[in-house]
Order: sequence, then C-alpha cells, then structure tokens
Amino acid sequence: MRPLPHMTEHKVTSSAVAKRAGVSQSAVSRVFTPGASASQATIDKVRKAAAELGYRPNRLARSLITGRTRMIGLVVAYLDNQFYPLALERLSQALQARGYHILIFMAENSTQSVSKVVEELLDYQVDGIITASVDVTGDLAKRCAQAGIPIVLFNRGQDEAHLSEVTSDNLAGGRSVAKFLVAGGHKRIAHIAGWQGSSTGRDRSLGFVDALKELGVHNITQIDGMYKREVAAQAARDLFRGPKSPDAVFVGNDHMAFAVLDVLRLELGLSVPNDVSVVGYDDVPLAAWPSFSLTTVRQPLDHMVRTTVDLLLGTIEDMARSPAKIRISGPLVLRQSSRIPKGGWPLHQV
Amino acid sequence: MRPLPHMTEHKVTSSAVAKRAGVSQSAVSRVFTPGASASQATIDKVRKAAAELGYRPNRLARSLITGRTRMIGLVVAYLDNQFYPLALERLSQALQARGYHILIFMAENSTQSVSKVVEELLDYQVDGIITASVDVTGDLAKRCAQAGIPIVLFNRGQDEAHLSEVTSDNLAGGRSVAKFLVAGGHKRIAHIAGWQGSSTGRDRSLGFVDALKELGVHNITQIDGMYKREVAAQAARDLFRGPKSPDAVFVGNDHMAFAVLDVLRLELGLSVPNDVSVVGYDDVPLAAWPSFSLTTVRQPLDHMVRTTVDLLLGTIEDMARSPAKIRISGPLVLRQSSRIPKGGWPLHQV
DNA sequence: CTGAAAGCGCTTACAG
DNA sequence: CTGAAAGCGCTTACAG
Repeated sequence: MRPLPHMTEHKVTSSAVAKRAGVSQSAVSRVFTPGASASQATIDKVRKAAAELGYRPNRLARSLITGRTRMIGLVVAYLDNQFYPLALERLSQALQARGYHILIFMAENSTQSVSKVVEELLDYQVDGIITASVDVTGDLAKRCAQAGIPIVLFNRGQDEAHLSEVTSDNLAGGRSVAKFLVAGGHKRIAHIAGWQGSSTGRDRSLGFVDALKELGVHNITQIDGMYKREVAAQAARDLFRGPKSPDAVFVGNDHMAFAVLDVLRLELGLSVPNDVSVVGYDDVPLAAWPSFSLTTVRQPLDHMVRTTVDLLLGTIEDMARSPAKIRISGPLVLRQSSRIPKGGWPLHQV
Repeated sequence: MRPLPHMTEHKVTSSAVAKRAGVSQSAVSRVFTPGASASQATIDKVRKAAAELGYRPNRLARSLITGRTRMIGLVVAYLDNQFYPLALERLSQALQARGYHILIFMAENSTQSVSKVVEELLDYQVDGIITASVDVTGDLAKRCAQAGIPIVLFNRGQDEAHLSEVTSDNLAGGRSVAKFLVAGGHKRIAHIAGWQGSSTGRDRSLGFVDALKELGVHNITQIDGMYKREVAAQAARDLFRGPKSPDAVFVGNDHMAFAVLDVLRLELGLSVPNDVSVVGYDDVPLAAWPSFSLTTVRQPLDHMVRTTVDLLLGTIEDMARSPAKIRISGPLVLRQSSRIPKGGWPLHQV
C-alpha cells in the first residue's frame, strides 16, 4: 500500500507494544486473547504499553487464523415496509450484544440477485447469514453448507429440509382473522392477499380461506396485492367499486392495509369500521397510530429475532446441529378498524 | 480452528488452484488481481481450475496486505423515523454499486455509546465511516484521523473544521417555511422544534424564527419536540388547548408532524388546513400518503447520499483531500395540510 | 508462564 | 509473463 503522505498514521502492531513493554510479541497477543494465560506482571506491562501507544488488535489478522470474523451477513430486499427496518434494528442490537455485527446487503427479490449477493457475502468470510423475506435456492444453500456458513431464513419458509427458518405462525394467524370476521357478523368477506410467491403470503391466505370454508363461507374474492402499496390500493378500488361491495377485507400485511384504508376512506368515502372492517398483518408501530388504528395479527418481532439469533449462533458454535423450522405464534390485536363481535373477543385489545 | 466434523468444508486456496492448474500460487493470485498481468494461456488454465474447485479469493487475506477491506462503517441511532431506513437503503445501494459494503452499528445518541461503537468499527478495519444524525466528539474524530479512516457526518453538522459533513440547507428550509406561512396569511404561528441538541433541529428553528422576525412576526411559541413522537404529541396538546390556539404550526420533522396531525384532527377535532396549517420537514414517503398529505420541506435524499458517498470514497482514495461541509437545498413541497397563499406559491406542488 | 517459530491465505516487489 | 520469497498482523502449538 502506498504510504499516506499527510497523516501520522501509526500502525501500532503487537510487535511495537511488545518492544515497548519488554516482552515477546506472543505475550502481547496472549494478553489480548480471551482465555490465554499470562502473569499479572506481564498483563500490567502490556496493558500499559498498549494504552500509551493506542494499540488495538487487528481483527483481520486474528480472523485469518481463527476462521471467525464475528460478522453476520444480512440480506434484505426492501426497507419501505416498516417491519424490516425494525427487524434490522433488533437483529443488529441482539447480535451486537453477543459480539457480532451485521454486514448488510440489499438484494432485489430475484434468484439471480440473491445468489450474487450471497456469493459476495461468502467472500467476506462472514460467520453466518440471515436472509429476511428473500428466497434461497437449494443450490445456494448447498454453496453455504460447503463453505461451512450457516444460514437462517427470517420471515420466510421453504421446503428444503436442511434450511433453518424462523417465521410467525402465518397459517394460524390467517385462521384467527377468519374466525374473528365471521364472529363479527360479516357477510361479504374479501381478501387482498400477500404476495403469493412468498410463503408468508400463501400461508396467511391458506389459513384464512380454509378456516372460512370450515365456517361455511365459500365465495371469497381474493386478489394478490404483491405486498405493494399501489397494487393493494388498486385492488381495493376494484373490489369496492362494484354494487355488492365487501363488508370486510383481510389484507396480507399492514403496509398494504394502510393503502387500503386510504382508498376506502378518502377516495371512496366509506366509513371504517361501520361500512367495512379492515384487518392487517404484522402489527408494525404505524398500526397503532390513531390515523390508522388497525386491527392486525402481530408478528412477535422480538421473539422472532431472539430465536433467529440463538439458532444462528448456536449453529455457528456447533455445525453438527440439525436445521430447525421454528414457527412463533402471535395474537390478533384489536383496534378500531374492525367491528368487534358482540360479546367481545377473547384476544388482545389495545 | 477445530475441524468441523459433519461438513465437507473444502477450504479451496490459491495454492490448491495453482497445483491443479500447473502454475505457481502467484500466478493464480495475479489472475484474480485486477490490474495484474498474466498470459491468456495462464488465465485460461487458472480460471478453469478455479471453476472446477469453486475457488474464490479470501478477502480477509487480501485485505491484510492491501490495507483495504471495502467495508464502510455506518453508525445509526434510530430507524423508526422513515428517513433513516431510506437513507440506509440508498447508501447501501450506492456503496454496493462501487464495490463497498456497509457494516452497521446501532448506537444510542450519547457520546459514550458513539465512541465505543466507532472504536469497534476501527477494529474491524473499515475503510471509512458514515455517521447518520449522531454527534461525534473532536477526540473521536482525532482517533479516526490517526487510524487513517475518513469519516463523513450525514445529516448532522458540527463546528470541528476538519470534519466532513453533508446536510440539507436547514437554515434556508426553515426560512422558506416562515415566508410561506406568512404569505398564507397565518397570524398565530407556533413551532414544535426538532431536537435543539442537534444541528438540524437548531438550524431549522433558527432559519424559521429569523425569517419570521424579518417579516415582523415576533411572538412565536416554540417547544422542543425532541424528534420524538410522544413529546411532539404532548407539545401539540399544550399548544392547542389554550384559548388563542395557533393557526399554523411548523414541526421540526415529518415523523413528529404525523403525531401532531393525529392530535389536532383526532383528539382535538380541528380541521387541517381550515383551522390550522401544518408543515413538516424531510418529505419521507409517508408524507405523500393521502392520510397525511403533509406540506413539508424536502431533504433531497438521493442527492445527499450521492454526495456523501463521493466525498467518503474520494477521501479514501486521496487522504490529502481536505474536509468539506456540503449543504444541499431542497424545495418546499405543497400538499393539503396547509393553506396555500392566494395567488399561489412559486415552489413545488405535489 | 514465556519466547521462538510456524502458518492463516493472500499480494507484491524482485529476478529471471 | 512467471516463480520463489518475503511479509501483512496476528494466534497457537511447541519447548523450555
């Protein structure tokens, strides 16, 4: 590397500290290696010299030997849905607390983009990978396994048996919405679904529609909202323009539900929940804002994050551990966007 | 490192590739080092062997020599204000496009927390640091300079002459809101300010109040909203409960403005903009949602991001470059939360 | 406990 | 263009 002319860029190495402390370079290393042993006298001399020189061990060099970088790769597709920044924040904090840090990669949700990104992540020698709501091919999973890098899917399920994943119980969540809406006496129930290309979207819809059928409701209109604000808004216009417009709509996530509320109230002049009940999924903080006051199924973010971190770090420490598929259930949170069944409802009211 | 029992964890090194290709390890290295030269024959042999073995160079080892990790440390305090996830997303994309990646660190906005976090960042040997809306002490800046790591403050200004920073023109933004509200015929103007401990909060307030004074408006009630939703909501209650409640309020950022709108409309039953005009700052995507339709000063995010990345990478490439303080101005975006002056207003209408 | 030495996986002068 | 060698800054057996 070319020397940098204008800066007094000390590179304080362990050798420099050793010299000043009058000990060997190995001794310095031992003082900074947790678990290694050194006499109190050595420790004192080394710490003093290190402080005077402003020495801190170079993690790169350490990592080259230990094979551990204490970096976790996070692959994320979009941050406009508030659920993801929040997940990122919590994941980062949980990992930081355990001495790890996140190397972040934005990927479009295409197989090609994700592959490329994961390949780069492997180049950086991360200790593990978390993908948030992104599909991972079997090939890719194999690459990671070959490289000895564990991977955990966050908020996305896949069939590959050897992939670890943490999701909320989307089937049960969908079911609970169905029961709630039927108990509330709704007769014309519609569904603006989460993206049917994703496990979360499919499971929520499946649970919802199945439970409705069990309750004798069969003719549900369902449109894929693609997890996109504009698509969901258009779906709402299409659904509610007709003569026999729905009296309840289950929307595949909160992010889309906010768009639907805007269309129903501000474009179509409907009253929520008098004319129509709206239920979302996620329970992002925005859902509790008075402007929306959205009834929604909570994804227990903190619990999901804790589980993801435990699973990933556990696998890093013991690669023999077998993959797990963990589903965490969350309550339906009642707010003012939906009619509440006469006689109340057993679950969360906020 | 203990061997991992259950995985076929090839560690494919350049030596393995060299052996298979029948060339020296240096030759392999050259084929994978941009700018190094090798004959076409060598390149072909090496690429073939590398592909067969699934070889990719270990960036850690490379970094140890080159002194460049192509990682940028990002220090961020909160992600609940939508401006920050968006900034993170854009910064990440812009850096990815130039071959860099973000190592993310969450810090509380305290001197102690930030110091600790930056110190860790230096341990990771990042090539540069971006801090988003976080204060950096002179000491800390000195540490980074000593380590030869450039640092750019994003959306935060400080007096230290040798710190680089990129902000929007908060003074001008505040001024434009003042002129707009006065031109709109507002008589009782209030201000729920951004956190006065931050440069953005102070500058927006300063520009606003100064311009009002120039226009002959002196008795402005100002409360610090601390950039927090709940504090801003309470400020709104306090301001608007009295008999002579304001007919306009400038809120220090959009995130607080949404809380203020909720209080005014849903708690106090006021009509916006008939009873009171509300103006925010940032122009986050939420501001354009019909529920809020918030008039606000746009922070030109993409421009700020591009500038930050150029400045940081430029400094990494040429450490002799002197620090810059760059201010980027953004328009006032007119929406329905504010009365528009008779005869219109020269700026953006959306 | 401690030091001398080997080695992690690369890049890069240095000769040829 | 190419290979042998040195070295980036550490950790970790190995002897003592």
